[in-house]
Amino acid sequence: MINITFPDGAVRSYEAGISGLDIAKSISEGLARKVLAASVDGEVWDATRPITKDAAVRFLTWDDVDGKKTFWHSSAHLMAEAVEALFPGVKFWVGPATENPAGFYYDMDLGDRKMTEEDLAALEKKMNELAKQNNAYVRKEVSKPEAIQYFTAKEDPYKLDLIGGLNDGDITFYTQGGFTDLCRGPHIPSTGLIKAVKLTNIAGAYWKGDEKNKQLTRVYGVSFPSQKELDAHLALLEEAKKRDHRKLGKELGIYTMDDDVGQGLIMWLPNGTVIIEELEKLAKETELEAGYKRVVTPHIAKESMYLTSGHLPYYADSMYPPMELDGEKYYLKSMNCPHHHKIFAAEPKSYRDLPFRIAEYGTVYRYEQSGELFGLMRVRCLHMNDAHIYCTKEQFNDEFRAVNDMYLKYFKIFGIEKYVMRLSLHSPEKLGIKYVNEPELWKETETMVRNVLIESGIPFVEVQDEAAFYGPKIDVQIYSVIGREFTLATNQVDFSQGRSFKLQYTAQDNKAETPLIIHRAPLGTHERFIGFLLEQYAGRFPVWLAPVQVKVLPISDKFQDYARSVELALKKAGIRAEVDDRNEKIGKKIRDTELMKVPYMLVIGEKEMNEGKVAVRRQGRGDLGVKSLEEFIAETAAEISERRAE
RNA sequence: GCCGUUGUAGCUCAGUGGUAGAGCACUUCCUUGGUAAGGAAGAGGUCGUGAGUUCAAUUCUCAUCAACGGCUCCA
Repeated sequence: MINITFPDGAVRSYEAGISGLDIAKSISEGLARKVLAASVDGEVWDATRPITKDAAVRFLTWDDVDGKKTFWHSSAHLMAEAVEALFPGVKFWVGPATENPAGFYYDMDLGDRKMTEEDLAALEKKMNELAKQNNAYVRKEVSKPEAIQYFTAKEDPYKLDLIGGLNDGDITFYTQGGFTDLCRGPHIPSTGLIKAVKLTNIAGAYWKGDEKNKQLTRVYGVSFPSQKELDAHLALLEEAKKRDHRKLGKELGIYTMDDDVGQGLIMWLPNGTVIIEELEKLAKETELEAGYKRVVTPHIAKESMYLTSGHLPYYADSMYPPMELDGEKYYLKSMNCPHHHKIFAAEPKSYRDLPFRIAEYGTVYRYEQSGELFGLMRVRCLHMNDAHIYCTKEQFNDEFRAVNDMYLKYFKIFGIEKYVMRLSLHSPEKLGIKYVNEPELWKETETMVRNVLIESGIPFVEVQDEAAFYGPKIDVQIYSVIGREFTLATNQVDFSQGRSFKLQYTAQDNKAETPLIIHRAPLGTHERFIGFLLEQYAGRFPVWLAPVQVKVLPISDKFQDYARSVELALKKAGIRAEVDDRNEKIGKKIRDTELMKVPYMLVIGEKEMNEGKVAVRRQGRGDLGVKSLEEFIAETAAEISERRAE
């Protein structure tokens, strides 16, 4: 007999070799029907796997992340079985569950055959058929030679490659119906639990994520324990699409692009430009308070500067090619730092001048790969909320922390809550390739950055191989509505460029020292930040950011003169106002203004004109009643100057 | 850059081997209407671009450009 401890602390005895599923059955049939996997001493197991010794057991259902992931991973196997039935000879690589987007995929080599989206319906049908057979997922431990033999017979180089990296004793096969796969597991008890599947798209994916390797076919899908849940999921995706910044950006007249201008080159329309100017105003105020000085630098520079900075060897491919004049090569700048370093170097610096903080909304150009361009989030001309802080090692902690505090201040203003702070570290094996070869400095600065995060009490994740070539950084990761991850803001340490540019200051002991440099962009770029805000607010900008803050809607043209005087009074108070003077009924004017997500509407008719009042309507909320124009102006001006969220 | 999909009016989309349609937007007229679409008329497209097949191509084929879904990349 073995003792099983449950999450509530209860302990019960069972015969050794009992499965999690049978334990669940002993508690209730209803529970057993929902069990997808079992957590055994903290490890996720097949619910059907025998438990041979005392253990703490928790049942994983659809309500657990690990339950869902097991379900989706098993769905990937089910899809593979269907693919094998319809595309005989297919060879599989890996098929994991994914959280973002929710679901699973499987990478496969179809040989000479091609899969198109038309095949997906047939595959779904086959999957449903196979699911109805309710085949058990059967786990089998196999020896390494046995596994090699099996996949050699199948002429499957991919699984053989996987087996090569595994140790004898760690290798398991899973079989459901007629399909056997090398897999670590775990899996759900049987295919019958998968009641609804949707294969969403086909994509190419490089083998092992390396573009030098062959490109495999990746099929994405998602599955649920009921059709209802699948429908709800698909409806949610449809809803999300309505918040897509590319859709809203067009509808609200924020930005446009044009083939004749070029890929990834944004033209800001008047509405978008208002938002840019408000953001810049906020940044300039904030940076002024924080002791930054503003600078302005050119859009181009000679090759020699990018050789000095060390950018060219790393990024030549993603810079616009140089223009050659008078035997000199000039590049469009793809970062502002070298120019800023030159400003630091322009006058001799003493330790008394440090920290030296210079800020610029710098325009940079990056020749991003065409396939990477994505609305406003990934573009080729961007405006960075850039600044560089040159400081001593002793000052670093305070300076770096102040930058972090600046983020948090901004995030509060914008109501940004869903983000991940990422401590981006280097990879030691890529020193000298992707990262400057200074192992000690890497260690030292990474510790410094980590400590700042810990001291600030900010939750963060550490990720290797995400640092800049010149030092570690903190990235603020956000997700677009379609689930793509982006760095919104960044705060970076640079122990390298100061030396490359021979930047120096005179220390108290009269010795020349090299400053540390902080590169920071708490508001990222206008492009990405506004793209993010569009999605975050679903186009309903807070009043201070709204391109048009108040729309004045006369009931008929009899009241146009009064409407004009209201508009003028609003404008004089610094409020962005427009009159809707179209020959339309009030219902139509309201509808159109609602759709343009203008925060305030002032309905003007006979009564209002006679009494010098306005009837206020708030976008998305409806009629707020009548008040005097002065009162409305005072309230709205306050809402704007305080940058109120609602 | 790679794999796949798409490309018709300003926008959203239908359609066809015999040189194109809807709704909204736009223009004009009627209407002067009190909180999410008043009515009528009109104008607007060499069907992304180039080549090929054909008596004939927006439709079929190829190339190219761009957008979209991924992969890779992201200072």
